[in-house]
Amino acid sequence: MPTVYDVARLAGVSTATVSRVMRGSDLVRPVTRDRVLAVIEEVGFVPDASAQGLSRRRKEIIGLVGLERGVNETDIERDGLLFVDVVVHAVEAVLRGTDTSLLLSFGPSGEPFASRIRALSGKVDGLLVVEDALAPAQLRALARRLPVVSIAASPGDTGLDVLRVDNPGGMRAMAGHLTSDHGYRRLGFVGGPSDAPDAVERVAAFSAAVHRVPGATVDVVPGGDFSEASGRTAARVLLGREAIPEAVACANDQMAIGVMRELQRSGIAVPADVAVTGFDNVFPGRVVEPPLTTVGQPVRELGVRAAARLLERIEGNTEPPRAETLPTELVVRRSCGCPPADENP
Amino acid sequence: MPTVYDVARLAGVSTATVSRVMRGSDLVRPVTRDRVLAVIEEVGFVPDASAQGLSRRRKEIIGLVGLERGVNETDIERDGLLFVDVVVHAVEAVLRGTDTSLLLSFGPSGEPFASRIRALSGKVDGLLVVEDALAPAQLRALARRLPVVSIAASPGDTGLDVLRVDNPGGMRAMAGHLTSDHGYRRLGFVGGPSDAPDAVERVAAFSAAVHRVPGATVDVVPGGDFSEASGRTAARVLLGREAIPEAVACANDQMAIGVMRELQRSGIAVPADVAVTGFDNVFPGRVVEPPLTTVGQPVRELGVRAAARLLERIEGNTEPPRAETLPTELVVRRSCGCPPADENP
DNA sequence: GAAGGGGATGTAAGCGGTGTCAATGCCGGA
DNA sequence: TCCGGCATTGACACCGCTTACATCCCCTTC
Repeated sequence: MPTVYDVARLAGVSTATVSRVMRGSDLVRPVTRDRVLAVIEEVGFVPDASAQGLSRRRKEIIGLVGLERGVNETDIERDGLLFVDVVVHAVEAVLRGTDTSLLLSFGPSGEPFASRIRALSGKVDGLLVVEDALAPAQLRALARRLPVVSIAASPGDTGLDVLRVDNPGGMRAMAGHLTSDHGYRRLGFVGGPSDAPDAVERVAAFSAAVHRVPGATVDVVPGGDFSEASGRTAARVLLGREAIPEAVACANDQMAIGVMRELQRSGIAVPADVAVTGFDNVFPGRVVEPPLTTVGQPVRELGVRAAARLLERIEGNTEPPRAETLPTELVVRRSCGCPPADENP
Repeated sequence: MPTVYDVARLAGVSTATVSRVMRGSDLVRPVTRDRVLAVIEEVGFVPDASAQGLSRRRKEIIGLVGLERGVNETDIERDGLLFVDVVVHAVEAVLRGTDTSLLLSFGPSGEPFASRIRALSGKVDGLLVVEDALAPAQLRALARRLPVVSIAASPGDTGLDVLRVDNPGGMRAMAGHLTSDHGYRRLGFVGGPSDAPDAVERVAAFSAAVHRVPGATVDVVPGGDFSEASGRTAARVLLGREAIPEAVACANDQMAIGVMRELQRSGIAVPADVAVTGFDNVFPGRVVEPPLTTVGQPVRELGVRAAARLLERIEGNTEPPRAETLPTELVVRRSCGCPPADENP
């Protein structure tokens, strides 16, 4: 593995010159530069990032940490694109324009993961924290050591840069659509994991919105884990009630699909007998029958902005931290009882 | 940002002792260890990974590079879980048991990406290359500098460690099912991107298998890009033929779903009029109507084994490189014309 | 009581780059 | 001819951590 010293010796120059050539400095005579470049090419020299990182105090790496949800690891494989994967791709796309790389780590929340993250923090220039991968206190401790931007964290103010989507707004829009446009009064709601900030916000906002409608009630089934299977389970719970809701809103699309399929399996027509809605607007929701009415979130945009913000902070931007909330959007398809749209979205 | 020197000074010991405590060496007196640990805790010391990496010659980071497919970046968001995402999660899960982290980079194949990877190679101890992210020559050049394991690369032998799935076997099984079990003779095939090794293998194997059946023909529609939209396009092409195939196999599930939906939109019943099959066994295929008959691949296992292999190589295992092929499995549901199964998979 | 031994700790030399400052060489102008 | 100034290049300290080796101290052992 060749080093600057090897290159310097072979090119008959000093290491300083090799370094200058590598970094594209303009105070090297063209002929010298070419000679050095030739040697670099010849021996296949690639600078060691550790040495570089030590010397400049910059590693050109940012980290992204998120929760790995679900006991059954094959869920990931089966249940489709995770929120965090979209964020990862978005961040990576932003980084593509720089020479920073993305280091990532997922894990179940808890102390082992927290200490893994602490170790990881020594490898990066800044950190993106997705959802509540870290407790607020740990988050703040981290933020004292390096720039941290959090994505879709719980509402509570941490005094850090945060990017979120407007979950309550989306849920209010959905509740409004179901109660006003369709006139449903007996609503159901299938909740998500209580450690998912998004899930918590969603139940809360939906319930609150429904309760503001005179005569409307909502039957909340908690304990879902965002998987299709847990949607099916919730549907069975609902089927056991004396009165089945007219419409069931779910904390995410996967569960909504599970609910829909379980209802259909029991001979209940969706949306004729019971309407079902989701949240997230993921791909499978478009191809199920009936197509799922849901709430779309700008997940990719979330990742893009978070990455940009983190990069700024690393560059030394010291403005006070900002919380930014991106809008969500009601996506009306047919599972809520609306007529088929003409076009094929 | 505290360093070992700070900790050493505050604890009244030498940096060597601090280092020993950090690395859990047992030749430190318990009382000394505690004193050092207290200081570490107090000042929130986290060792700088660059310095560590430079000193031990190990960065505790491995890289994963893969292709970012599709011009339209929102495809990712819309079309569901990518192959590479599953691999990423699998690799990450393996790494969770170690103190190595995962660095990743996606990009469109080409020189800019190749040089990005070269730079990246200075930041890692080893590299996983997914599909043909790198040309064989570049791959070999990289492999001279550090351990490289390639995942799902094109068949040609590169003399490196490779993990693949048995695409041909899966496709032969599918062709057999369609021609023998169902007796179809006029087949269609919707191909994937020509730069995707998997896609190439799949067409080839399917065509070959069909051609071995007397009287059977296959109408190949090339140029798909693995997206649902391109499946729809392909379906329209097929609808334009004078004779529509009795069964259409597709190079992946997303396209199969597109084909199915476009056929249905034109009033053609699936599978009654035309059978449709996919490849990959992703989540959406289970929830469409009719459920998609497809071929399942052990993608997660692929990632797990590749990661394990790379870690071994980094540890210094110098056995000759091995190519390993994991079996695929025919997943029969209803889109091929088979009767509904009782249980709910 | 001196020598020997072993555990605990300190010293200091790298690891491979970067960047500062000094040195060198060459130029034109006085 | 001599000198200042600019363009290049070199020498070397330093970044923070690890580790081989040296040192020191306290016991045992004969």
